[in-house]
This record gives sequence, C-alpha cells and structure tokens, in this order.
Amino acid sequence: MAETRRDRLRAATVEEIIRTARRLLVEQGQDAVTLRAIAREMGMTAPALYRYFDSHQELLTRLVGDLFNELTDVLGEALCTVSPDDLAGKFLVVAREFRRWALAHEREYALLFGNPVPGLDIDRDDFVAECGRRFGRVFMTLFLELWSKSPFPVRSDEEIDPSLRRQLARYRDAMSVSLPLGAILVFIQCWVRLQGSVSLEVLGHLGFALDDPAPLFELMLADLAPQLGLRYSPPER
Amino acid sequence: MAETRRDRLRAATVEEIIRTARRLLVEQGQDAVTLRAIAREMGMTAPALYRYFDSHQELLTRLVGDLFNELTDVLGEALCTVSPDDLAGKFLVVAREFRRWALAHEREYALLFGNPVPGLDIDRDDFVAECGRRFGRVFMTLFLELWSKSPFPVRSDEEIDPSLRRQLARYRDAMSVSLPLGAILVFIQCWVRLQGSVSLEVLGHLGFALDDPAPLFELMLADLAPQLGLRYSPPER
DNA sequence: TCGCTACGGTGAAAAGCGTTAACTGCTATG
DNA sequence: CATAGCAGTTAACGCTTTTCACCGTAGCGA
Repeated sequence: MAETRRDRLRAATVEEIIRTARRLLVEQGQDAVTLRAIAREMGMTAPALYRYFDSHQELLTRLVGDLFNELTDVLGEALCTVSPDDLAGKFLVVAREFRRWALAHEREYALLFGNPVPGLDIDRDDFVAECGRRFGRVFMTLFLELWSKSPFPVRSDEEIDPSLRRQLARYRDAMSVSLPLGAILVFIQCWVRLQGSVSLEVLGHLGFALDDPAPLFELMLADLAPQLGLRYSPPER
Repeated sequence: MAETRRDRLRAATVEEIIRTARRLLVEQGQDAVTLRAIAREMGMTAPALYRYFDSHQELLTRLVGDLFNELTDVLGEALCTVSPDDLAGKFLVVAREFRRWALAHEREYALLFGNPVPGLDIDRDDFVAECGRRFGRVFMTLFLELWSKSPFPVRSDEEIDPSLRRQLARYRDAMSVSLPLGAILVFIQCWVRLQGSVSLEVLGHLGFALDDPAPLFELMLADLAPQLGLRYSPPER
C-alpha cells in the first residue's frame, strides 16, 4: 500500500521488457508478443512501451539480436568444454549444441531462422546485423582453426564455377579471413547442411516421415566430418 | 447501372476468393491476406466471406492446399518434358523445377515450407494433408522408379541405427512402397538436402555470403546424383 | 525553498483486424 | 403465391499498433 510511491518510482527497463516479450513468445507463440500483452504482463499500458522502443518492430528486432547473442554465447561455452586440440570434438559439439538449442527453443529459433519477420530487415538494422555477424564468426573461427591446424583437400580456384568463385572471394574479403576459396566453399556447404537440416526439423517439416530425426542428424555429421578431415564419433550417452 | 441486378446475382466463388487471397499474398505479403482486404478487393464486405469459409484460418488452409497442388502439377509437367528413360534427367529436372518454383513464388513457398502457420496444423486438416501427401508422392514415385530401374548401393538394415530403422520402416509402410530401408534413408537424406538448401535460399538465410546460390545448388545436385547412381549434367542454356 | 524541465507513465482515440448477430433483398421451389 | 434459403449487408465487440494530450514526480538551478 505504502509502496505505491515506490512503484511509481520504479521505471521499467529495456531488459525487463525484452524478457517479458520472450516469455510470451515461448509460452504462447509469436503472435502473442503484442505490445498490449507485454505491457499487461508488466502492469502497465501499451503506450508506455513507446518510451523504450520506437515501434513494435523495433522491440522484436531487439529481441532477435538478444537471441542471437544468447545462442552465440551458448555455442562459445560448449566449445570450452572440449579439449583445445580436439578438433573433431569442437566441430561435433558446436553442431550438436546448435541443434540442441534450436530444439529447446523452437519459437526463438523460428524467429531467428524461419520466415523473415516482415519489416524486420536484419541487414538494415545495425544492432541485429552485428549480432548476426558475431554469431557467424563462431563458425568461421572454428572453421579457420580446423583448416589451419589440419588442412583438408579442397577444390582449387580453377575448379570452382566463376560466378561462385567471385561470390566466395567477396565473402572471404568481407570476413577478412585468409582461406582458399575452396575452403570457403566447404564452409558454406557445411553450414547449409547443418542449418538446413535443423531448420527442417524444428519447423516441423520432417514430421511427414520421422518423429525423431536425431539419428539422421548424426548420419549427416558422420558424412560431414570426413570432408573436414575429422573423425566422427557418436555423442556420449 | 442496370447491371446492379446482374451483379447482385453473381455470387462469389471459392476459387475467386482464393485467387484474390493469393494475389494479396504475392503483392503485399502474408500479413496483407486479411478477410477485410480480400473482401475489399472483391467489392464485398468481410463477413460475406463467412458464407464460404468458417474462419480466416480455414481460408488460409485452403490456399495452402491449392498451392501444394499447383506445385505438384508443375513438377509433374516438368517430368513430362524428359524422355521416359532418362532417369538422371528426371531427377535433375524435378530438383531444379522445385527450386525454380520456390524462387518464382517466394511468399507462397514460405507459406508452405517456412514457419508453421499458427493454428494451421497441416496434418490435422484432411484437405491439406492429402495435398501434402500428393506432393510427397511425386518425389517418392520418381525415387521408386530410379531404384527399380537401376538400383544403387544402400546401407543394409543392420547398418542402420535401430531407432532410425524403426522410423524408416514405419514411413515405408505408411507410403506402401517396397524399398529397402537403406533406400528410404537415401530418399529422406536427398529430400532434406534439397528442401533444406532451397528453404535457406528462399527465406533469405544465404544472403550473408551469396547473392546467387544457383552454382551452389548445382554443386549439391552434382554431389547427390552419384549417390543415386545417376550422372550429373549441368542445366541447359 | 521555489520554479522548471524531463521522465515515465496514463487515458482517449484513430484506423484496422477477426468474428458474431441481426437484418435485407433476391431466387427458386413447393 | 407463399415461403425457405442463399448471399450479401450493417453494427458491434474486443483485439491490435500507434499518436496525442495530459499528469505527477524527481532532480536541478537560482
């Protein structure tokens, strides 16, 4: 009762708002993440949120960026659990942790890697774009380490389609990594298979045939590892 | 003017409504496919649409089913352009035509293969489920033909993880095809790579590295074909 | 201590959404 | 000819984002 003054004093924080938005996302789906619902959960009214965000879109954008950062951190921590010279272990743990996070956070994953949120041009927003790049660097850094510590055979530049070669060179320059174009190609191919299979599974597009795609995922890893000069080993337990 | 009576007589049709809905989807995105907008485009009011659909969801469901059918037909027609005994040609043309349709109909593709539309449980709706099965059968039929006319080496049942083996058997029975489990496995693996890479491209998740993933797609086909005992050949023109 | 500004909220309102209910013509049928 | 039913309407409810005017408090300078 006497707290009404203290309550008035206590201003909401951006973090609190994002946390509430995420809770709504997880519990009720993307459509439930409305300004009114967020405000209601926090005991305020919707227009108050405009003190913190210019629009609903911007709030969602911020949430996307935070999710990217969380996923990046999770993968980074998983990497730390592997002995530094166990290259195969690093590759496998990152791939498996990516899938694990995706399955444990389906709706967050769909927000990051599913249909592009209309009006949320990820590359047009500096914050989210940086979070995305940071996320991508986890994989690129790992890949760079794999290659530098134990190079594997890749296509020579001449063996790569000219159009593709140009694109790979541009990407390599943008990332400022010194890898042969053939290695960049392998990197992208691996990423497409990894994200492609996880997306299909999380978004429910494998249910037509499988309830548990885990063994299929492991088969893919077993197929990918040798291409990177790594030895596949099944997950523990 | 004198046409008001004729106009009153002319009832809307379900096909017309779906066509209008699709036009809005294509031109303005999924969020623009509202009952009010559809009705406005057709010169009526929103509640009138409830004579044809129980809800907005049901309208969208019907649209999804129709899109599945169109895609199925497109793939079927593409198959007809290939000489009956050109197995590799059939595989390549279906894969390429799938990607082509996806790129030419990004928003339709996103509706079919992107984030699951909330409340639109594809498997819970008989109509859409049947359209989906019909679509899947295009690939399964082709695959069955590939295998029966020129079997390629596959894993034996014993070489397949027991959990995966059970799932494959269940799927094989549901599809009523007589293929070894190893072949079913290859089928699913191919499908995951095909749909995975097309989804990533269409949903804009390859843009971080490539503007034109076409050569990457061709590389994937060149990798897939030998696994099916087929010889890859680059696309014409 | 007074006065002012800036902050963080409120309520009302506009415009648009899905959905329901009551109503209105018109057609076709018994 | 009456009537049932179809295909549309308007009105309304509650939801959405967003803008606007307003209000009380905190903290600061004079």
